[in-house]
Amino acid sequence: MADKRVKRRKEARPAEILDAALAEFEEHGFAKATPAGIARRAGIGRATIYLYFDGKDAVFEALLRQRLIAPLEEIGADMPTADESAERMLRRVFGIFYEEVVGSRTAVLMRILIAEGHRFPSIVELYHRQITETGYGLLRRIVDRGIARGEFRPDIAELDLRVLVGPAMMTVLWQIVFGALDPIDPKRMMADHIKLVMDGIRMRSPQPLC
Amino acid sequence: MADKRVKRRKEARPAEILDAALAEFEEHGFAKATPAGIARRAGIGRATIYLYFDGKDAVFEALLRQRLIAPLEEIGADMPTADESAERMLRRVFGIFYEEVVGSRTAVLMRILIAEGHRFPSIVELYHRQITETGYGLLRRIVDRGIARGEFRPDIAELDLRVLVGPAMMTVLWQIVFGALDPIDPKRMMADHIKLVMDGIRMRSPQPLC
DNA sequence: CACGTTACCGACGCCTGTGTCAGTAAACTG
DNA sequence: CAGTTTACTGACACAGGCGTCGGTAACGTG
Repeated sequence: MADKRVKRRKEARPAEILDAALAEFEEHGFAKATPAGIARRAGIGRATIYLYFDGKDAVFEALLRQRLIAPLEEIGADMPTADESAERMLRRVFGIFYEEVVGSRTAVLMRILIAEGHRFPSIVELYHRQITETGYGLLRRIVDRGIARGEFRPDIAELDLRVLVGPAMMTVLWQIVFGALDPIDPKRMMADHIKLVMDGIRMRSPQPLC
Repeated sequence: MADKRVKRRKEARPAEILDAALAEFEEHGFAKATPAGIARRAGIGRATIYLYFDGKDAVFEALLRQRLIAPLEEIGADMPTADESAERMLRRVFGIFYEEVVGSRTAVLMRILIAEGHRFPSIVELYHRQITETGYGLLRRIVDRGIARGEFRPDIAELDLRVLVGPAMMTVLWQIVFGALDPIDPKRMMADHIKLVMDGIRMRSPQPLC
């Protein structure tokens, strides 16, 4: 068996605790998750958690920052405004979204954010700013570009762009609630999502598919 | 002041308790809600709840049946397949959805269902069946009808119809998470939602607006 | 190898929510 | 207006999670 002796790893602990916490939240939800459970998964004693975090709430907050806020920053950063078509850019953004959010364990955190968000106003505010500035801003630039290049119809400019990502949120929600019972195929959903949106905003009369 | 004397009302109690529970859940969320709080709101003693329900979980389960499952049954029931255009029917269904779900206190229950659903598999299963049969079935009939009448493009038949209601779910989700910070105008969102979907599935080349 | 520092731990006490139970009084019966 | 039934109640005991604190042993230093 592995050595029972405890290793001291001051630097690695916080990340280990967050990983364990994600697993714990995944299985029990936030309310039923306990520091004891997190500690067990991390292979450390219960009290050790309190050396690095102020308690369950603080662990959760750190987890959200690490897994929801930070990744969004990256996405916003490395989207080069290369001179590809706006449609292509839009497809790429949706692709990233489905890959990073819908298909991953991130959905667990969204579930908890939905459930407990009102207790963490600072996190919600931060996330909101990230979404509106990074996500929504990105969409806005792509759509404007598409209109300017004659790819999209001009009246699209008036749309609340949140409708464009609606089907993706639907998919996340479905997976969270009914995933165990009747899982969605994200690939299929993404294809239909893109088709609907493109047919809805493209300049020319709709084509069968590509 | 109102008389402090306790009235005995065996028939009215369950409904009163459920109303109080909804208010309690609305304010505290599920985890932090307590039978004591529900009893206080209902103006009854703590133990009385246990005369009618087996505990907090049972109250919640009854509440979901009353407010999520039952209304859906009605919607599915009284949708007459009158000979109006498919587009008009679709607009009516979306209108009902935005009115009944997005703008109402039902959103609170969805929040809790998202958060705690996995602990109530029977409820989730029931809700799933209602949604797929009633909701999805209704959409399917409307879309097929629209295609048959030449209103919608035939390739729409292949779509996963859940993408059509995506933006509405996006709105619900946004209200739940960011509602306090940055509320959406459901009317505006609904208009844009309908515009996007219609432009995406209609037969003719898109028109500016109606 | 001896010593000091400190990462780590499990037992302790506190607190909050939960479900029950024996008692109270409102309604009903004659 | 007695007597019976039963809807209703607050006090109780119990359970489990939470954060702390004194002690233990792993690591660094000479």
